[in-house]
Amino acid sequence: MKNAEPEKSLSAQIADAIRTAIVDGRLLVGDRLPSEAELAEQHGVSRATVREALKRLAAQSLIRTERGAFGGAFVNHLSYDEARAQQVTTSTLLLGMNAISFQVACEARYALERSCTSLAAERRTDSLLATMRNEIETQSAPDLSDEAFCASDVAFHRALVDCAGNEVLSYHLAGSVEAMQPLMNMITFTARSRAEIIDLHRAIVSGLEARDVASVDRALAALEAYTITLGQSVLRARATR
Amino acid sequence: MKNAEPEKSLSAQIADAIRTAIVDGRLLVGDRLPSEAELAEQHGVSRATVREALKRLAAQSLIRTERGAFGGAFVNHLSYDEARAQQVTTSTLLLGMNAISFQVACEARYALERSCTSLAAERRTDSLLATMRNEIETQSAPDLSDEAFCASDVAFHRALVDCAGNEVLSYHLAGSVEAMQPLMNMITFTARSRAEIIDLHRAIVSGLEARDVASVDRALAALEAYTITLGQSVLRARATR
DNA sequence: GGCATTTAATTGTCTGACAATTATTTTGGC
DNA sequence: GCCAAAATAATTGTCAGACAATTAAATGCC
Repeated sequence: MKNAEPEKSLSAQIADAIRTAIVDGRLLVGDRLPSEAELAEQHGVSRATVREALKRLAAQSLIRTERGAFGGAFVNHLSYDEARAQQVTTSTLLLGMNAISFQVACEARYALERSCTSLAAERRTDSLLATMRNEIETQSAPDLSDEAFCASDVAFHRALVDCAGNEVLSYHLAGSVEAMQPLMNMITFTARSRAEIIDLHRAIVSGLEARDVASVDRALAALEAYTITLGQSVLRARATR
Repeated sequence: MKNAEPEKSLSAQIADAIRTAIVDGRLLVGDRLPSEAELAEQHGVSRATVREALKRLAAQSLIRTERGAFGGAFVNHLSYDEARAQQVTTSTLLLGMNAISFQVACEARYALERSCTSLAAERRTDSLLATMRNEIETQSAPDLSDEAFCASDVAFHRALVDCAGNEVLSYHLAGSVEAMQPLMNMITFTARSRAEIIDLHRAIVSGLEARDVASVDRALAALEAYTITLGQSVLRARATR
């Protein structure tokens, strides 16, 4: 009988063992792992192999390393920013590598984003509303590049999801919104389409201020429909070129 | 003047360079990277350093390696399963490491999950409804362990989000649902609470079958409220022990 | 006590070697 | 000529030992 699994390398096995220890709570945030030399002896491998295992864990932000005496590998505190950055990388690659239609990606993104409207209308703060108005100002500048317009759009939507006042929700939604940015960057925003989008952004802010969930939902639905329209026109332009 | 950034290691720099090349599309799925020896020469470092860089990329599923002649490192096709597994790892750690209240995590999870009800009611298939009924059967077994109950619960909710017929949405939602599992496993499900949950699961299936979005939403809201209640009683039990 | 120096522990990197794996090529038998 | 077996070459996986760089702690001097 042959092994179905293709026999992981030693460095992968050691990385798995340590990862499991961290996820299961046998190693806590801030704990110091044994030194590379000790780990090598414990697992009966060379230091180079241990180092490859540690690099794997570092790539997932599970550990961080410090040099010098009393340095070493420490279980990392995973911050929201690090977690979001990783989620964005993964999601962006997934969208880029799987021939996903713009429409499907957009549908998913707005479906997810609508999940925060009820909480956002309830909890929105003046500070976040001001941030959103500020981004609308930025978007209204006539000489703005497409990239800058997209970046401001992302900032606007991040403020929107932050209105829900739930960090976990913000993490998931920000990841889903940011992962769309490469796809959004394919779109050329004419003055006409920018005006349309900005109008809907204004409607969203007004709706939040008035705690009118239904009007925010309507604006988001309109934004989704309009974005898909823009995406389709890009695809048509490509098909005929 | 001191460098604000703590000077990344060579292996991290090389990993970043290759990662950027992949994300930017200069390296396409299936492309073979130069051999470790060639990369070492190109970057003017030793093979060990290159290997550490490649292990970092492998940990993010960006590349896979094959041994033997004409083997090497290849740009990996990121599948939905790999992407979801990574997202679950990241999200699970985020929830576990940031002293997040059960209530906040639960609120986020159900807010996200509700985002699929409208699409799910529209597109649900008989096959997925059957899967959900099957899991309800499993959950009704009287001698089921708490872990098995939780696992079946996750399978039920995954089928629910799959009903929306949008792979991208399924990826995001499945990640958010699965990341809750460690928290759910802290809860002891009595026969009484299991019955309550199963009733709500039945209501969800009936609602989907009848394409009655509102009733599915109500059932999910009730499930959220009930789950938070269960979580709070666990916390109370801990506080007084 | 305070400051400069030394020391020890630890990660980061290099070098060279050998084992294991695998597609290709060569060889040998018929 | 054809097929199977063996050799070959390319490549990753692992090891051992070395040295450089970094940093906290210990030491010694005043």
